[in-house]
Amino acid sequence: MSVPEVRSGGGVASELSSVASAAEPSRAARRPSRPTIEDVARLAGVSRGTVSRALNGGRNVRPAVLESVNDAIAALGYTVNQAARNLARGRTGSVAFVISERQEHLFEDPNWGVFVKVFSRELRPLGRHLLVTTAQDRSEEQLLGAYLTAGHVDGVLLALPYDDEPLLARLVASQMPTVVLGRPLGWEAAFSWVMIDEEEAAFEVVAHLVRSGRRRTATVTGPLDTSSGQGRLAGYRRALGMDFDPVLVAHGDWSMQSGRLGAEQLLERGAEFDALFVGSDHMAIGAMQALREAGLRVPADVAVAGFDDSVAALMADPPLTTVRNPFEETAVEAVRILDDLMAGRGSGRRHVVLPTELVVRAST
Amino acid sequence: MSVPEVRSGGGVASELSSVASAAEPSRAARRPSRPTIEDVARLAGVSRGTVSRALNGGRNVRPAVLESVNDAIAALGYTVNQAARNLARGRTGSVAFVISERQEHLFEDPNWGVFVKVFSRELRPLGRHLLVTTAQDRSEEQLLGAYLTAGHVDGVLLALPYDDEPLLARLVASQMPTVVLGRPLGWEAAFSWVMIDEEEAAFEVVAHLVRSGRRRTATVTGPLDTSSGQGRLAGYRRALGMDFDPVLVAHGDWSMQSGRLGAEQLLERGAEFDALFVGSDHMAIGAMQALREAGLRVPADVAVAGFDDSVAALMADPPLTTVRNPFEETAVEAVRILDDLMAGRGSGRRHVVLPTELVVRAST
DNA sequence: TCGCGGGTTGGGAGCGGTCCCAACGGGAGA
DNA sequence: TCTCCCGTTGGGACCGCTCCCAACCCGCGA
Repeated sequence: MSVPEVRSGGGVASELSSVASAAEPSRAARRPSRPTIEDVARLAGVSRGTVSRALNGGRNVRPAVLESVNDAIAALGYTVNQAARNLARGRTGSVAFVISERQEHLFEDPNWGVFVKVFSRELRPLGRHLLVTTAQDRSEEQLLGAYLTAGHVDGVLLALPYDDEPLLARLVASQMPTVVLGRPLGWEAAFSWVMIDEEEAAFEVVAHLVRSGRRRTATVTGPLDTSSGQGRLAGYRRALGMDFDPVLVAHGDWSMQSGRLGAEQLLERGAEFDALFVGSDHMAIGAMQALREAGLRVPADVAVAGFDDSVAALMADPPLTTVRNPFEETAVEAVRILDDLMAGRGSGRRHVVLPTELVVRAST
Repeated sequence: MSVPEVRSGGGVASELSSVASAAEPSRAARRPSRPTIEDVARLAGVSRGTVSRALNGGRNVRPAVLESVNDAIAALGYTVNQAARNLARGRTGSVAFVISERQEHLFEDPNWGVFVKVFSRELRPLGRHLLVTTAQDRSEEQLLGAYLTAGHVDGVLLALPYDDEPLLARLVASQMPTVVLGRPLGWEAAFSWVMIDEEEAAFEVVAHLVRSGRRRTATVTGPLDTSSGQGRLAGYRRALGMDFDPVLVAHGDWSMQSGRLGAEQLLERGAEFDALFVGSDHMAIGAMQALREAGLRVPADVAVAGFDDSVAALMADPPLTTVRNPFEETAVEAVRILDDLMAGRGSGRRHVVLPTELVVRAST
């Protein structure tokens, strides 16, 4: 039909060749207009007000009337116009999922996709949309803060905050309903949040390594300015007790590359270990690459355990022992809490801790 | 402050313990009301109409007036109320990103996250939101089709369609502005789409394998009811020419697991090969696991190449030779086209083919 | 039988924009 | 100098819904 256009040079726009020049409507072509609440009212033989009441829980509407309204709705295929409803209710109808793009590992990690999926699924029945927002750098975060508090969204879902004080402070000051995924270090009392018991989960993995006969367990931690990084290290430390040895500790930033570097550091400094607990599956994969390059076998020479039970754990060779991080449940819970917050139901902050689960595979 | 509640049993809701029972507002607490266009008009000493014009391109507004309006906007921190604008313009303000969840590999694959990220970034300046929609199964797809065409969205971005005729037919019939990511097999003329030249890209990878001295190159294809699966196989075939041998061809469904199975099949049927082209990085990782378990070394015994250049390619050991799939550019282009479609600019379908790039790493 | 109160119902008044039409004003051409 | 025309401008009429108040109805107790 039309000749496909081939773009030369990545992303550089060239002229569109297949754009015919037929009669071009100067304004957007309106889709055939849908039925309004007025149409429903007329068909059901009642007033707008009654239909509106029927639409919103049906309180104070006689059952017979409610039924005839529902019939009319079905007959017309009526669906409420969210824009009109939002305007009348004085809300925006959308919720922001904020991801700081400085956390690039997040985009590298497929886990955050689960959040998007679940958020959108849970938000839809609430008549709300998900607005995914990212900030590339500090200055964009400024803009983002302004954007969020300027009345563009009704609520905020915040992923894994670093030390994002400016944004956090702004959200608190604006009284924006917000739920944090993970523990907001230093802001625990100011926000609602949903998290796992990082320390306990890490404790269990490391205890598993010890139980399986490993003598010396090293670790590559996540960044220590995050609650996850701290908590997982604390669990590691508690599990080793007196055997804790700083020489067995290296640090990463969640990225695969940093996991590799962490393991290399441990090897270079001559640390001896027969087990390695890595703060995330992603980093664990990098670490395993380093171990293998050093001629060590997993799990024969070194047992390796990760954290999160992301798809990466199965991509590893051998498959990774890890801790299941309940991302889906976290997301569901976060939306539920946020909805309450936005509706003004309940008061005060809400804090939820979800359970984790040890997943043992071939790497240990 | 409040006692964290611990959920026992994955996802099972228990009573919230930290919900205080302070004076509870029966209705949602309205945020302090923001300035309206009327406020701006008053401050600038003009009428609503003029401010509206200034807001929308400033055509037919004297420069001096435009400036004073902008000053007023800045002074008040005014931002337009999208709900009101959408209502007045008769649009919904949102765009759906449709992902068929039958394509589970999509969620396994972090690539689709790039789409979400870029879509939301590109849509924001257009005053539109991204609505991520998924359908778990056939019946949900029915509902989804109804939802999309019931006036809830202004446009649709469709990821990698299978043989989703019902949905495709419905979108066409409803004249919903739609852009397909990838080639909609059998519906090429009915939709606008953005794709890569799968065949040419696959041809180049396989040619690279041949050039590097490999004698017999096998392949694990993607599903052949997708254009990507077909195209990549066609490129493989063209590159081998007379050397093409059906015994060297196995099939997968994009999942890592299916890549593993594909490679196992090839080995079991006694196919001899010293190179393997796999239809996606994900499958390639599975295939490499199978090869390794069979005692084969990569790349010494078998060179392996993937497709997409996803993060998985770097997680592989050794890192995977692959083809860069320009996901980001694809997403940008798709939004641009969709915006034109929704605005009624241009006419007819738009078809864009983006360039790819061979990425050589240690696996070949 | 009358008054009263609570469940129902109708419809007016917005919500905050866009769009369109009429009115205005000033420069160019006659 | 008088039209004519076009770039500006103001403001009315919606867009489709929610909210709220007044009106209505009916059963019940006095």
